[in-house]
Amino acid sequence: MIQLDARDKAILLELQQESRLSYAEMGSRVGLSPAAVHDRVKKLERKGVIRAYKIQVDPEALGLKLTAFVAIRLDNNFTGREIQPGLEQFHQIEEVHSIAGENDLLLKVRTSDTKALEALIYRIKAVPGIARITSTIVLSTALEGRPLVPGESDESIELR
Amino acid sequence: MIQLDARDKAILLELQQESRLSYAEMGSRVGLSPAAVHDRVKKLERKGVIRAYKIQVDPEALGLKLTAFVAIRLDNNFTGREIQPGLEQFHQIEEVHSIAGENDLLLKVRTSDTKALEALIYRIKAVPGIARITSTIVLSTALEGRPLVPGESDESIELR
DNA sequence: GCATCTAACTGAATCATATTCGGTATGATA
DNA sequence: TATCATACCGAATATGATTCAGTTAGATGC
Repeated sequence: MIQLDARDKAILLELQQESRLSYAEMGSRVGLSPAAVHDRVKKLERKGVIRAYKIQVDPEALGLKLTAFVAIRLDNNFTGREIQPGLEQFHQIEEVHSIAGENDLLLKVRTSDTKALEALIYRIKAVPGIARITSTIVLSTALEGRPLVPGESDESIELR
Repeated sequence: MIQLDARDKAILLELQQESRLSYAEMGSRVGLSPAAVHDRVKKLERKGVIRAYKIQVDPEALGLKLTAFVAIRLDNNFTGREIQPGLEQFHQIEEVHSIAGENDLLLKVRTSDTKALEALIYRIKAVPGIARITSTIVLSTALEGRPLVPGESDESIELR
């Protein structure tokens, strides 16, 4: 288990919202020199706490006007692991979760419209081992991509 | 509607996976000078296609070992819009979607463990207007944070 | 056909920032 | 007390972002 102090947490919180902050700016926010911030960030990268630097794009700008959650029930003799390679091929699938409950997998998918969603579902159905699909269409998204806040102990994240 | 050509799409695809690529490196990947890439990226930012630069962190490293989807059914005389402010206060909620179907809202939440999830659900239940909550625990996540691929017309995104 | 305008590009400055480095302080360890 | 590791700092250096003047190609209007 990696130990993160209050400054690491503050840095991670900032970078989750704006990863292009300069080390100097970050330093003045958390009370460290640019070089010290640099050290910490590199360490966080090395330890895998920081997984990647990404951009968030507006799905609509890419023509992806429809979001949906697709719940999948598998045939009894199949596991999620076995199905996964068959799902990866569809770039419309943004997330794949194995879940507990009535269904076995929950996917988050993005398509241009209902027609494209229909086509996608049809193709997913063709993947061997899939017994039943239930789709839920997203009408609107109020919150998305919020930063993750460290759990437990210190419920109040303040940087000073 | 913003028009994106093949190069814009290629740039967006790259940046969704690694937003720290230098303009020079990006230029050689898409066949442009660094300055030309710079122009394009700035334009994409200005137009809102690029919403933000972020880091992806490992939830486990933050002690967030549990992911769950929480479906909420509202009382008949409430709307998702009205409920939202009551939900924003919980930083454990990563996403809030208004959905069609049996339930009205679908939340993606992260907590440290089942105990913390229980506490969160309990507190969500206290928000006025919420009739019924159904939680689905994520056992494992196979895919997450995949890049969005432009929809429709050109199903094959190749960059030469 | 020709002048004009715009958008997108290029290469070459320039400027900001990341990165590296040597050195210091602190706390743990033997 | 000596030794070591960690985290920090300020200053130098290297890298990359940003700006800019100029070019090209494609539209537009006369």
